[in-house]
Amino acid sequence: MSNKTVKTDLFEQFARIGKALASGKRLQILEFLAQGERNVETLAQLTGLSIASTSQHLQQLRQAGLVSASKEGLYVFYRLAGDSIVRLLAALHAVGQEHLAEVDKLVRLYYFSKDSLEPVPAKELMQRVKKGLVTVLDVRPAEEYAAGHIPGAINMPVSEIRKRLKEIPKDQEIVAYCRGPYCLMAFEAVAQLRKKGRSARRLEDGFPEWRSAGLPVVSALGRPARPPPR
Amino acid sequence: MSNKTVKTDLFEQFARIGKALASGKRLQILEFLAQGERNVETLAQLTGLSIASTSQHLQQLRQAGLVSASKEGLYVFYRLAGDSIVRLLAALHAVGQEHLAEVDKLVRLYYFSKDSLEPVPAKELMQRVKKGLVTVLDVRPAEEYAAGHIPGAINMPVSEIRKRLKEIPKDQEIVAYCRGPYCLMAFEAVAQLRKKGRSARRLEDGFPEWRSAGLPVVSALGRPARPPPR
DNA sequence: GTAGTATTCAACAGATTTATTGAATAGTAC
DNA sequence: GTACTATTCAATAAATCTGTTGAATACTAC
Repeated sequence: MSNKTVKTDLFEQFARIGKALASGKRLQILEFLAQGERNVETLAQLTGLSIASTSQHLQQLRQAGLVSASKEGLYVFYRLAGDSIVRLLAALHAVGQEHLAEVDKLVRLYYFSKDSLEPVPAKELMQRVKKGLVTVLDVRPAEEYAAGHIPGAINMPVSEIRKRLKEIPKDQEIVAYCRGPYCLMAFEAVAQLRKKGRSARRLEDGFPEWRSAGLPVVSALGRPARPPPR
Repeated sequence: MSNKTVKTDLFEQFARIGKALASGKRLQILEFLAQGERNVETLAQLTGLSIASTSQHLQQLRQAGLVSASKEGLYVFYRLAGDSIVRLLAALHAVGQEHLAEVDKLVRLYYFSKDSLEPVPAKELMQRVKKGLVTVLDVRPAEEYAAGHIPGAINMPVSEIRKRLKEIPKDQEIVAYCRGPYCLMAFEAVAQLRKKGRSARRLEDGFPEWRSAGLPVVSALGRPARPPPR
């Protein structure tokens, strides 16, 4: 096999991953899986696809190495295959927001109301947490919260916000954060909370940036049980 | 426009970027553009595509916001649209190498000979540079070298290695580095150098990691002239 | 064993993508 | 102006992708 062939093959392999990212529905699926593992039926409902179609998309994602699956009882649970996938999605979002005018417009249209669309800088959050003026919401999956979070933050993955809304004090502003500046979960949380009449903004960066800035973190060990499929 | 529609549209926009990454030829083009700006004909030769086909790929990439173009005289020069594109490509390579067995196999097959396939750790390089035992090669584009590089490193972008080989001492081992652990340019440089009978390895990480580890760097200002199209 | 459920497989039509060819455009050189 | 060149546009056929339907599989519950 000549060098040229090998090199072409190599890029074809990378293109397999690109192809997996080439459908809006698959990206939606990845986004939901980024929030925690899910079975096929749940993903079908969330995306509005038929179950067969969802299954086929999942298999494309699996062949591209982006998701992994395990059968437990009657259900097959899918999850992202590793942290590098999260970084790939973040890089994709970053490129979109920086280089596609359409994306920026849609993000503003969907996730922002007209006022107070500015994210909260880390320093400002620190000061307001000290004064007890703000409720901090960690909207990442429970495992990531357990591995480390901002002191005083309440863990509430996006999918649980609706039913756990009453746990959040009504009289304070809410600041939500997730995995980074291009992670969409905090955007989504803010959108949901505002819809319910709450005053919410998102932290400018996510937890990784908070930690690497040397700001205080809380971490615990132990892996919590898997949540039920619905 | 309902929220659901907006959200679907948003993911379709991200999928435009995914579609741009869904072809091996386009990824090759991006890889070459990561090494510096190029005109259409040069890219056609490098990829083995017809000129018309190359032009069409470039326009897809441009619509996805991944490359930008500017006309200078008879030529249209294309380049990556920003640093976030470099990060996206690195994330893609990382996923490939971590989650696709095929990729790992091909990288080893093409870029590595059987022996000394281990990359050089930063600390080891430091010590050997001090003793003058090694030639350090910075294979990134000239602009990036100018913005900062490892002390003593010679700048030689991948495309120039062939004709500038005589500038590299014959009796020393060569260590090449580029943008990061998943940047392919250093791999490519090592492969070319070994083909010419030189003893070459790549630095474990790239320059960004070197810098953020607090190791010494040299930086100069001023933007060098654009290299000729061929 | 049977009944019931979650998921996957297979086959199909419609839409999209790819590479090629040849023509059209826009610029340089004279 | 003409001759020449780099790039883009347009039209085409082959290949691939998408979502649907209905059947097949694998597992649980009893």
